[in-house]
Amino acid sequence: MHTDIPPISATSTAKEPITNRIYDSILEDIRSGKLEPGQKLKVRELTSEYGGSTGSCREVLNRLAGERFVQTKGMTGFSVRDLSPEDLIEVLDLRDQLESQALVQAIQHGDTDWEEGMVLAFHRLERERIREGTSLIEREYYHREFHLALIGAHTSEWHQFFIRTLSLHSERYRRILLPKRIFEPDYVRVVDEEHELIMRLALERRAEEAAEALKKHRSRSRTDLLVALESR
Amino acid sequence: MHTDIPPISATSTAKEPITNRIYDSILEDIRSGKLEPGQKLKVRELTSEYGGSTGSCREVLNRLAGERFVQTKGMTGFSVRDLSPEDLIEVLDLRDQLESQALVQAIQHGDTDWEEGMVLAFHRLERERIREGTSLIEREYYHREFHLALIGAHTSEWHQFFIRTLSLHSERYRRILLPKRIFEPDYVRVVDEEHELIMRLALERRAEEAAEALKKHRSRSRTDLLVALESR
DNA sequence: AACAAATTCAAATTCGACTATTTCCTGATG
DNA sequence: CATCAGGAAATAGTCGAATTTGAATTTGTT
Repeated sequence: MHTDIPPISATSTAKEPITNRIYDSILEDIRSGKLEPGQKLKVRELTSEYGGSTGSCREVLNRLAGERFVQTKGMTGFSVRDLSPEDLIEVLDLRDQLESQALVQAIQHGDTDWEEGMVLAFHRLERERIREGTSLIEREYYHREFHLALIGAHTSEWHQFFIRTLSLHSERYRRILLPKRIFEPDYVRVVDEEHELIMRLALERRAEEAAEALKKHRSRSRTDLLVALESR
Repeated sequence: MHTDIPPISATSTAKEPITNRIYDSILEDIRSGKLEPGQKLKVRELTSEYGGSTGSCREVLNRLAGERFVQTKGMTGFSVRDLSPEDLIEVLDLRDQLESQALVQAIQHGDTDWEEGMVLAFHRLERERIREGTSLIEREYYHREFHLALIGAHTSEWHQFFIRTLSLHSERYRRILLPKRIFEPDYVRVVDEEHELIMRLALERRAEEAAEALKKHRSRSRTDLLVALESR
């Protein structure tokens, strides 16, 4: 997980290996479902779709395998990680556990920077929701940033890494199974209210209630996801 | 994390890519400290040490990067992940949290298979400790197997994956910082007693006490590791 | 001497051809 | 008809040379 989508891609002249560009593209397509769960990833096809050579693409696939976005076994190549109800439940449960624990810690130890970061991330999230030209990718980015701001910069690196991994995996379920939901006005409004509630409770240092609100925030979509997954 | 060291390597005719062999070797050398923390990993040197070509080695390094055993940034190559007190504390804390939670769950829901698996893993661990010809690698393997047996096969795949990752990382600290300790008779005896205590409490379904014993089991080495790390 | 620019060299990255393995197809056999 | 063997095509894995980059060193200038 080397870098993330920049808010607005600046005219970056930074020298980066091609593999990073390919990595970003493939990961985005796995998250969005353009590369479907279980789909075989043939190196030759990938090169013509994403550029680079067979070598570069295999490097990327290996990195993604290490992060469990793609599966690989013996000499049979790579494929996009499967979806399953069991996996979904595990991902959501573990994420809940890690994230609410981190939130409580942040509320107990958070400083002014943490508060300001949260407010700022919330503002950006709302702004980009309203704006016209904002892509889904960017919205998902700001959404993730908000949740990261909640748990704060002081959360341990490993903790953040695990939360980030689980977030990306659950994002995949959401984007594949409920692709339209995210644009429904009612849904957006409810989600926004929940975000604001969590933030307010966090600012007021009401740890228990904030953690509870965070759990509730997630449990709503949980059932929808499971239903959508079963009927595939 | 594709495969693990088999107890006694059977005459396997399974066709495996070379990269797997290289992966195992390099990971083992990172865990043991033969490849030192922070050390630069030059692809050319790796090929002559571990075989394969630049391409194969880079694939392995990418997989290891995804699992955070090696670091990489921009076009400056790969290096073994650094050690630091902060990192150590994070690894141990998070592992404690995930593992004791899993243990409690296992005790609440574990079946006969779980009990038997635990007893078996404990027996093997003791047997291999006593045996003459057993290598350190094998001992570490059985040690890890025992701890995995504790939390049982029913622990979610993601949960197990995170625990395994953190175990491997903390193993590295142990093997690098306290290489001799593991062989001292007093130390071995204490550790064995602790293992037996945890297992007995688990079999008797005394969840709280078992979790407590597990935490204590770890907290002992924690201070030693931090001290050893500071004086480097 | 102190700094900046140019040079050089080792190392990282990238590439696509080469080899090995799996998969798919076909047709003979029970 | 089902099954299996053999071979052809497709795909995976492997390799090392060619290219690009980063960093150390030298050279030139103030």
